[in-house]
Amino acid sequence: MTLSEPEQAFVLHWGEMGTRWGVNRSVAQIHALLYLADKPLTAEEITETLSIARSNVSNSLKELLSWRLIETTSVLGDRRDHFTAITDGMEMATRIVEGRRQREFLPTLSTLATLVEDARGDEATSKQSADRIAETLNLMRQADDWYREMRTLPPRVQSTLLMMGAKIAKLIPGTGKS
Amino acid sequence: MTLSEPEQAFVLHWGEMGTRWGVNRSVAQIHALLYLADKPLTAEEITETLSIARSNVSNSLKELLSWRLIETTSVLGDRRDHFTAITDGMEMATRIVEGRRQREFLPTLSTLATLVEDARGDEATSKQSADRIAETLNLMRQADDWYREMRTLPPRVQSTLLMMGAKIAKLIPGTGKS
DNA sequence: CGTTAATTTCTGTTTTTACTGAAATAACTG
DNA sequence: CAGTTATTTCAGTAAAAACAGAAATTAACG
Repeated sequence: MTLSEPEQAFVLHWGEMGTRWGVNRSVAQIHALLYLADKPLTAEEITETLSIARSNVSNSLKELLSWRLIETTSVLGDRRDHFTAITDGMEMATRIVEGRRQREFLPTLSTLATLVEDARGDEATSKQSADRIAETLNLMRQADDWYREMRTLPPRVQSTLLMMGAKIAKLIPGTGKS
Repeated sequence: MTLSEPEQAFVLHWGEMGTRWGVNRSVAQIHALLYLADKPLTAEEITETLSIARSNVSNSLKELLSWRLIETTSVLGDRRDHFTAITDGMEMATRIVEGRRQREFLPTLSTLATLVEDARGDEATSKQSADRIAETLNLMRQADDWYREMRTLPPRVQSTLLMMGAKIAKLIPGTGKS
């Protein structure tokens, strides 16, 4: 597979984006490529198109699979794995968020939880410090609770909420300006 | 300033968190320290407490100032700068999000915008590719629009929305289950 | 069951990013 | 304005992450 000028620019930019948001450049590039591709690609094709080492492609694909951003599809009469990216943008975003939640957010939540205990039970720690650590935990928990609730809503409702934006606030009693 | 065991653990963990979310470790550590501190600290004190080079502290503080996560306070009879972190968690979160938006998100938005133009006007690029790049842009724009609307709401309303979570969906006509 | 193709693991290299410490500059003080 | 003290810049070093290529493993096929 050969990329046109703009396609190439997109892939490169996506890779750059990745690095700034804590995603490996190769991983992001491969994801972008599969997102644009009009047919399932083999690891070999990816290697050639992006000029990155075969081993690197292999590992990056595994990573993308674990994020559930790509899937393998079998092609009849070909024993090699073929890869496709999920194409629904909303779903993509959801899975990225969910991935980061599992890998970074939840572990931090539990670390902070024990840390709050430690701080409260340690007389060398000021009440203020303990409280601030606790507040951090609370805020993150609140955000997580909110996320978990939103996740239960059907996608249609999610996009409605997104589209309506701040107008929603007007529906809630007691939050008006007056 | 000396840190208790749990305080130290918090600072270290916060630094680790930072690296995973694209924030420099020293920057995050210093932020955590100032967040816990019960009084404004000088650069010198930070250097001693965290054992990181003076120059590093200086640059990190400048970084934190540019994110508006810390402020300088003058102490009478002392010509050195003293630093304090903002303590309201919600406000902290807001400023971090706003910072990343300005630095990463908006630039990407404009890059993608020109990229969509390029792709549409380039006959070597398939319609599908161009559409997918465009969809990516649209989704990111939608998210940004939503964010901008939310930002206009008074903090009280913001937390209400956060607390009510999915219950909000029930208020919106046409998004019910049936 | 041996051969070939495909994939993965592993070790060493390269690249990038973070950090230090010295030197330069700037800001204040008597 | 000479002497200090505080801050910043900068060049070099160290640490971390990403990556390549060879070697090893696994899976398919006749």
